[in-house]
Amino acid sequence: MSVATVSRALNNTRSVDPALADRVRTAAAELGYQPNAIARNLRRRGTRVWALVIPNIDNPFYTALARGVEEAASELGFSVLLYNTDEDEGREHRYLDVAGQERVAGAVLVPRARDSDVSSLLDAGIPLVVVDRPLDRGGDFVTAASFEGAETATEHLLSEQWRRPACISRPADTPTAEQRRQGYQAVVDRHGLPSVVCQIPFHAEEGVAMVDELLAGEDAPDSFLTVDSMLALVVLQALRRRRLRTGRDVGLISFDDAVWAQVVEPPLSVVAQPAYEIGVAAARLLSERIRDGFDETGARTVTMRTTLIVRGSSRPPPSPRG
Amino acid sequence: MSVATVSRALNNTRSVDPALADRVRTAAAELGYQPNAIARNLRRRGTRVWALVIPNIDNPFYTALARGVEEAASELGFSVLLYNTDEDEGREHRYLDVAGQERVAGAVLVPRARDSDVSSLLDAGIPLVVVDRPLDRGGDFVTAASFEGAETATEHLLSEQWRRPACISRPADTPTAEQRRQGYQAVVDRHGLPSVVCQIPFHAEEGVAMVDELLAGEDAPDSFLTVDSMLALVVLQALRRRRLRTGRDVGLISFDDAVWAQVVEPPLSVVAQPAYEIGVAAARLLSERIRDGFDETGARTVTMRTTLIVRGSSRPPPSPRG
DNA sequence: TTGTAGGCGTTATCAT
DNA sequence: ATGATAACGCCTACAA
Repeated sequence: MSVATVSRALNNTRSVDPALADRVRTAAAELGYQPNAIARNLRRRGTRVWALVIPNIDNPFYTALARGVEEAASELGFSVLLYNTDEDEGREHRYLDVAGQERVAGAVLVPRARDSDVSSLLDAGIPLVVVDRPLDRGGDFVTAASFEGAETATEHLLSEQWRRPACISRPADTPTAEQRRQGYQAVVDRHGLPSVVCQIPFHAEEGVAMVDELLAGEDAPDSFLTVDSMLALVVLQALRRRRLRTGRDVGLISFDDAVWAQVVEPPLSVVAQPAYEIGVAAARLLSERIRDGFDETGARTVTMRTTLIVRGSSRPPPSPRG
Repeated sequence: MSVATVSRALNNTRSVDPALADRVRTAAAELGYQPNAIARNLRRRGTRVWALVIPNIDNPFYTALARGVEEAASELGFSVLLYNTDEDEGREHRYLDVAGQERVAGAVLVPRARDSDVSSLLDAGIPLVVVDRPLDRGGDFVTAASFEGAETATEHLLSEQWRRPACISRPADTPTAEQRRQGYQAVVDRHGLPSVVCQIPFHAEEGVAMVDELLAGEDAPDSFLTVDSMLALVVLQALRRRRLRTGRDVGLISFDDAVWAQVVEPPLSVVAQPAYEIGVAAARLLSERIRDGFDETGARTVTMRTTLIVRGSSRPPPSPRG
């Protein structure tokens, strides 16, 4: 029989004799035939692969996100290429380029900054869903309510009698970190309190020293809001160094409900983000764009809720001071 | 000029007029031309993509491994497909299949068990480097010295006056966990002590309850060796429930130096594995196999050293008992 | 040095 | 329902 018939049989196209189709399938199985996706992609003018570009695979928030994206992708019949930019613009740019050359069917991107250059994707007509950190240029976007989450956390700190909360954040060109800082700032402003912000670079060895310095200063903060879980680690180490205990000597709330949050003493209060669900939502959005083609005008933004989980680290000092 | 000339110019083939080549390149740049990797792959009969198949992206050991593989791959000009099996044999098998169909140039695999079926890769002639957990069938393999690491840790527990160490492990068909259990067992046997082993399934909700039960039993263990960092979390939660403190009421050492190990009180003693370096080594090995073709006979095994890092959680009880 | 043309493995189109 | 065939975009003999 002809190659065409075989192709049809294997692809379950109607209009092929069931008996014949069966023969083809068994033969294929026996010979261990595997369709060549490369040739198929060429013919179909497109791959069944997505790119997932994240800033830091060591941050549990992004691994949970990745899990969501990968799981949903696999259910939709896509494989996902992992690109870890390490918060480096150069790497991000190169990765976006090679993703374009690989002719991925779509991409999920957590950009380094608001002005990340996504032209290689867009020029190639590759659908893009941006996640966690927004892009100035707009486009489909999935995130959690950073500003509100930070507001709620800061308010909580104040309601627990903490009087000088500080915000431990990231460089100001990091959109999400900046939104959280602003949420914090809105609250301290509202209460007529001074704003104390410390921006710790991503790859800094000196993070602990920076927080330590803050603690050593004149009007040292009595509590902290950290914008990601790695920063909570930094603060906890600085506190340990000075023998300061959370939920007693200082208050602490962190973004992201890391797995270890419940084994520190006292347990860590957090602003939880639904990282996995964000990944799944991004995947769904992307697959729709791929199916329906994408239309600059109809950009959608999905904002997920954050949840303040109060545990021991933010409880009030034994004898209220305020 | 002809397409052939253009192709040659873009690929820096010698035997093309430099001036002409330059014109081609500028033109290509201006038009934003991107070579179509799909067509190129078809022609070259191979992609520039690897598959990375891991059991659990939430386990920091595997994310560090992934980081190593991805970084090295990218330097070698490869992209990497991420497949997260979630310790599920069915998923593993399906993933290996699609990786084969995607005609990846090579694969790095952390198999579910010793008998994982890698035939779809092998039949397709795709080089494979197995990592962390060995396969019965042999082949290139990179890992850390699990048995010895467990021995050292258990000896340390005993030298610190702990008398009834237990091993919190994983299902017996998990090669690495099993090796660690054996390392533990060798030591307790040698000392004429009873072996207490608890195998906690990967997706178990009841892990904490299982450890709690152990603690409640007659001859409850006075110390623990956990075979991965997620299990350390489980033990710590069980201990918290009973208000037991490590490095005092019980001893604890875990495999894998998780980021949070130094912020629990007291800090966690660990058997550290060079996860990142294991990933890099696997990548190097894979790229050699791809270059030189691979030869069943010359399978190589790379075993990295583990390091016992003694911190507070394994220090002896205040008043020696024994 | 440059051009021509065949083929990589599929699938879609057009006949039969 | 099946068969023949062209095309997807690139690379590389081979010819000029």
